[in-house]
Amino acid sequence: MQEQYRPDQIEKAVQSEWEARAAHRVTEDASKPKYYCLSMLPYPSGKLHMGHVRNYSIGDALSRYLAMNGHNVLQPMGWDAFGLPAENAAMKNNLPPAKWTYDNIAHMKGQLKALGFALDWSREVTTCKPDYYRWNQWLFLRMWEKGIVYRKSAVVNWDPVDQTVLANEQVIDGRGWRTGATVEKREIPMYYMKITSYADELIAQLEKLGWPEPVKLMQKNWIGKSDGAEIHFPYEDGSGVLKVFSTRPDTIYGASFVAVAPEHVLAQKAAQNNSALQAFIEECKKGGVTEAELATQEKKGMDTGLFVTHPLTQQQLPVLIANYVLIGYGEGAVMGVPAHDERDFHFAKKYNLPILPVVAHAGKTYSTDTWQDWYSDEGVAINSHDFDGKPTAEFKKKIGVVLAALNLGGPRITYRLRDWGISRQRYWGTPIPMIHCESCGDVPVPDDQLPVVLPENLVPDGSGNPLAKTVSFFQCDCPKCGKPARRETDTMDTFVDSSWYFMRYCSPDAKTMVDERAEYWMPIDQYIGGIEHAILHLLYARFWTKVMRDLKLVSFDEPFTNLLTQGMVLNHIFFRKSEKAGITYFPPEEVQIHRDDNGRITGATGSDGQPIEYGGFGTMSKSKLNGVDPQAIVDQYGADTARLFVMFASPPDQSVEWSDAGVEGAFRFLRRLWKIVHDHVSAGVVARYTGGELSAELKTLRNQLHRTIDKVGDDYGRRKQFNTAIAAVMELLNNFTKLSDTSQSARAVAQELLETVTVILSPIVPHICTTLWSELRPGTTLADQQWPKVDSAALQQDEIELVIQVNGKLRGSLTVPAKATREDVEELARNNEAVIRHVGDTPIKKVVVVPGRLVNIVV
RNA sequence: GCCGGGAUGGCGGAAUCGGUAGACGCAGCGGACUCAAAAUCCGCCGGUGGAAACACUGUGAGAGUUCGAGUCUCUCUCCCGGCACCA
Repeated sequence: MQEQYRPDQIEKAVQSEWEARAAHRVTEDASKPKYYCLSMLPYPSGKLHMGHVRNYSIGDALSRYLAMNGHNVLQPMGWDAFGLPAENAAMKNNLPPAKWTYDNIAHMKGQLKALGFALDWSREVTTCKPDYYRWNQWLFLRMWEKGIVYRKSAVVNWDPVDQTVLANEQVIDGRGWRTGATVEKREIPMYYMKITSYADELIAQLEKLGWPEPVKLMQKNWIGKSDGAEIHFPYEDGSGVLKVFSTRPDTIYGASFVAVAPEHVLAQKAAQNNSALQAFIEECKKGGVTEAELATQEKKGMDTGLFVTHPLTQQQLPVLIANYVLIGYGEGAVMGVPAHDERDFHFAKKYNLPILPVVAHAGKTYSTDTWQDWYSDEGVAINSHDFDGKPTAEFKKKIGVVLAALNLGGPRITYRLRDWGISRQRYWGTPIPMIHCESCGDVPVPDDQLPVVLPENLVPDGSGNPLAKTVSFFQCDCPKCGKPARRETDTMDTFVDSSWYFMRYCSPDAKTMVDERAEYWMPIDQYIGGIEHAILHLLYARFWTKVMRDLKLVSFDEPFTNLLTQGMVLNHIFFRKSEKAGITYFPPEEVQIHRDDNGRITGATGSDGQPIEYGGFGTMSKSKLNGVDPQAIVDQYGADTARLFVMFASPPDQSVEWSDAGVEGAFRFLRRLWKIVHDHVSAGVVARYTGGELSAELKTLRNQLHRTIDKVGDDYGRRKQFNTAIAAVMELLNNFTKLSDTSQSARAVAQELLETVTVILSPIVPHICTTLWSELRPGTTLADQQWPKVDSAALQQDEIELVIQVNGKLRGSLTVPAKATREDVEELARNNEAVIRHVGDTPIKKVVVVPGRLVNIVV
């Protein structure tokens, strides 16, 4: 056996051996329990980043662990290959996005192979290829037929200079990122998917999922089911009704105004002959469309001069236009109840509208001076005519019925969740398979004309969608009437691609969207990915799965049985700020770091000798220049070190802070492991310990060994916490190397211990473990090994140590026989020297004995 | 603004169901080996007082529940993720 640990040599050798026998290829096998372990597919941005390494190291460790426990494990990989960055790169390089994307895929695939993940590459899916996205189009058409897809207008960010729609990401401080022009809101037609009709099921089935509770809660809140009422306010001229939705219809008698969105028909009507209103509506158009922006902007309004009639009191209420009312939510109008809604309260104060309390709260006095949080709590109705004295909940139920009887509304459930707008005015995406005909309207592309192929040779220029300028793409004949027509040039949201890729892995060559192989592998037993996907991606994929189920394409309800949301990978941020250039970032490896006496970073110096500010830890990103290239780590230390570091640095669901020294430490541990095995093997391999008398020292070591097997298995399988599993193995090896016994039995125990360690560490560092195993057991391979069994005899302990507390403070310890009774323990504790010293003559009130843990004497 | 999460030594983190706070690793300090360095090995390592035994104190801040709180409850501060066209 070679004395030096040479990852560059062993990793290549081990990987070619895997490749030669297609070790990670899997097929459907009814004789074994299946385990579908999926990591979120990467966007091919150019290089892998540490977040990918982390994500796939976790997935690989779980996959390998489950395989050792007798499961038929599928771990596939693919590429989320459509999207905005490819278009940006295309503009920059003046090359089509396709080339950039395929080059990146080739490079990143090489990186994934070098990291040694047990991926079945025969199932690779690339979402920008027609054999994948044709099924996006095919399902879209099925949804159109079922009425799940429909068309309506939507508000988007509009850059008036480039005449183009901007992504939220492209709006910086209310301005277009390339032009600097103030962004406007603009309405355009879009295709929508009716995710809201699945809202109830999407909430209800969260319950059966093995997901982190916070993620389930976030989804539930996102869907945001609210039980309330629709209320109709007839127009003063009797020409129609203004519909509003309220979750607090019990406050109806407190309504002193109604507010409509600037895009609402009433607002438009009022502005017709009113230039001030027109100016206000124009002003409301300024700025972007994100909820964060709308929620933090100043609440502004303007009176329209129009009135509507209160449905119960017949009072005339003024109609205002308000910038905080969203046209896309509910009816685009709200009733203003200043006394019990914080936003309405401040609005009423600002515009001098009446504030009438209609809910009383026991023991509290209402004052219209300042807002108090309890104003919006439930209570008992007052100032509400026949309903006075009714508790909120009862009133809420009753009022819906009353309104329905008057034909002025009724009970209604709404959701915060909005239908999924999938149209994008972009080139690099799945073409939407629709044709617009002057006589026939929106006509679906017939199935036999699928896929609508995206031309791969266009280069976008930043002003609008190149597809809309490509005559050969959009010019077509109407499939219905045969007259000249125009093909839809919008493409689909890339969330469509990631909503079902995991099903395509099951049968990547199928001539249909999915086949019976999906029934074998799905649903996914373990899904792993970034916490940033906790809502949108996961929700869309769940919705898409339910649609496929309703179309009888699959038989399961939910795609992801268990979910692990991994934290981000962070690194130091260094920057300079200047008036002229704004913020300039510096890569951490290029600055001289300053530390205070405690080792804390205080700042840095650049290569020019000028000071640089320290910005703490932040996510690794291209813009902040603080990314660490995994390739550099692999080249210098090997894949096993890179994997060990990311797994050891913190638990999977927390963020990892990058540390060069930590990588060094991971490498040192592997080198040490190599040396320990080398020294053992050099003295000759022996048969592993199977039984017989052992010294107390060896018994203790075996006890620790078997406790470690148990713990590591539990950490991998149940807790999915790898850092503590690695720590436990480190501890075991620390104690092992303290052993100086060279007897026959000690060598047998050493053999058992080292064989076991190579097996239980192999899910995390498979290359070194595969190599070490071959040295420890020549002629056999690690690949054939099962997860080691815990020897229950080794777990038996004759004595245990208890802690003694007096009044909850640690005062000593006690070694007692494992079989000692509660009374024995208490007696021993009472007579303990430290206890006598601390208790003295004070009478003992109580003795708490926690078996196997501690004794607490309370005085 | 709203929803969710987090805060523990110089640093990353451990403490799994309310029961010994700081496992394991990094950095640092001391020593061995070496002509020397690197590597490796051994030891120390929250703070204060103490020669030591030991005592007190300590898990973002403030209160509370409990024999016992890093862990549970309430209030607050700061940081991170998401907010529907980044993926």
